[in-house]
Amino acid sequence: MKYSASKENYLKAIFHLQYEQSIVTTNAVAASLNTKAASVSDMLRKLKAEKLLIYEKYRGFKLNTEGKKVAAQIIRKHRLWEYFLVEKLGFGWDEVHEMAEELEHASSKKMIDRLEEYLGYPQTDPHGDPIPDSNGKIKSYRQLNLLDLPLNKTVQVSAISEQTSGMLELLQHKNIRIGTKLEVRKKFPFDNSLELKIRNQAPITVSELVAKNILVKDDQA
Amino acid sequence: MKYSASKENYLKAIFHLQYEQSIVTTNAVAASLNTKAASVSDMLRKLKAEKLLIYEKYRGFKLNTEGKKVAAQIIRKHRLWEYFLVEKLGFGWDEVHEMAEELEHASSKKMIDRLEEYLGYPQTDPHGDPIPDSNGKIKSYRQLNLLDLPLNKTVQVSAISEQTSGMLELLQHKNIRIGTKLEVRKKFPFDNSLELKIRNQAPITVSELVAKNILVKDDQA
DNA sequence: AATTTAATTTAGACAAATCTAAAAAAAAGT
DNA sequence: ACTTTTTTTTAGATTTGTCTAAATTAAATT
Ligand SMILES: [Mn+2]
Ligand SMILES: [Mn+2]
Ligand SMILES: [Mn+2]
Ligand SMILES: [Mn+2]
Repeated sequence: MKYSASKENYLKAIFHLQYEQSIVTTNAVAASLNTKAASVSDMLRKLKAEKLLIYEKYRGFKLNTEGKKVAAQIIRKHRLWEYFLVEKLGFGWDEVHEMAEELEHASSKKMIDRLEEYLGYPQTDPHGDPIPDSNGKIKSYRQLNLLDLPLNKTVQVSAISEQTSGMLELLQHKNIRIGTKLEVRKKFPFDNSLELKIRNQAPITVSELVAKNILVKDDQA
Repeated sequence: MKYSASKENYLKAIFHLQYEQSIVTTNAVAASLNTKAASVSDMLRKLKAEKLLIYEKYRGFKLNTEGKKVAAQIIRKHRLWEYFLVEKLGFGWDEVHEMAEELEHASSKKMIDRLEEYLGYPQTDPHGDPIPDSNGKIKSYRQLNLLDLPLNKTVQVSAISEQTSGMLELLQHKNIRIGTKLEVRKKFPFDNSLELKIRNQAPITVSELVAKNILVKDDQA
């Protein structure tokens, strides 16, 4: 139940990637970890052997339940340390990622639980990302704009970043307001416009500019 | 200027050993790191190539100035983290060593300097060992009893742990009191008695029992 | 459908850190 | 001074994680 720092970094990278796109590719991991595709292939074989990964050659891969559990613990450590560095040591939120990247590999679970208590059970890290609890459960994900959302994931509109009258008029016409549940059905790379589906309504289309200003969070109904 | 965790552990072990015995042996390091003599030999070659070590084959070795500087920074990190774990997270002093053994390898110097500030510039770790400052200078070493002292090192008596009348009578007769500067000239393994030299006085002998109860610190006159 | 391009995997090499077993050197004992 | 024992070093393997280059598979384009 103890993994090398390298394996932990792979697990974490895959976890983040599969949130955005439920099947993950070798090249995506290589880019995310600044390594080479060949190295990723090598590691995939090992992670599969350790039963952390669902993987068939050439078919893409994703973490299984155990893999997600392990990844969540690493992310928990990362974010709690980031919170510590900002709130206690006075670093800016833009300075702490690299330091947390090292601290997250310290293995004591008891230490992290004590740290969490000491920090007053913060809900999110300094970047607004949620901190998984001691059991690995992640309450809600950060607010994202629609452009960054994976396809076919039901979310709830949590905020509109550009609150001009023109924007509001448009949203009203399309029946979108805070709390609306929707999913992105299709992305058109040509103009980055999106096709959205709101429950019990016909699909609608929004432009890149509009999509960027619609912030959403996980639908935790 | 960035060394692997493994190399840092070797540097730290050698640093501690050479405090007690200015030339260090392969077997002593192997015992201290729970590794094999062959592995130590391998590492010595590397550390010498990196100019951290004075080493001639079969002749023993010790850290050079640079090696000591690097080691002091690792010890600084180790002890500051131990202090944090005890004072902020509420661990007992007997629980923190293993955790600090991992945290000490996080590389950011800025982080450690901020941690030190946050902790209020503690002088010693939870075990009473001194914390090197940001430049690597170690103020004074921990109180040791005479049995643990290296030969020919001038120290100052800082405390007498057994304060019985019999002990005090004996010390008075031998001219030893708090503040007395002395060094151990010889150790007799037969009965663990010691020959001591006090400045401007003839050598005197103390028994194991007496030596154990004389605590000393570095002579920082 | 065939061809070209892109993505992925494998083959083979390498560096770091470790080990066991054997060789070499130093220290201790006679 | 020899011999024996202990310590240290070297030789040769092994594991982990990485890489480049080549082979394979899949995807995209004609
Ligand atoms: Mn981060
Ligand atoms: Mn990391
Ligand atoms: Mn360590
Ligand atoms: Mn300590």
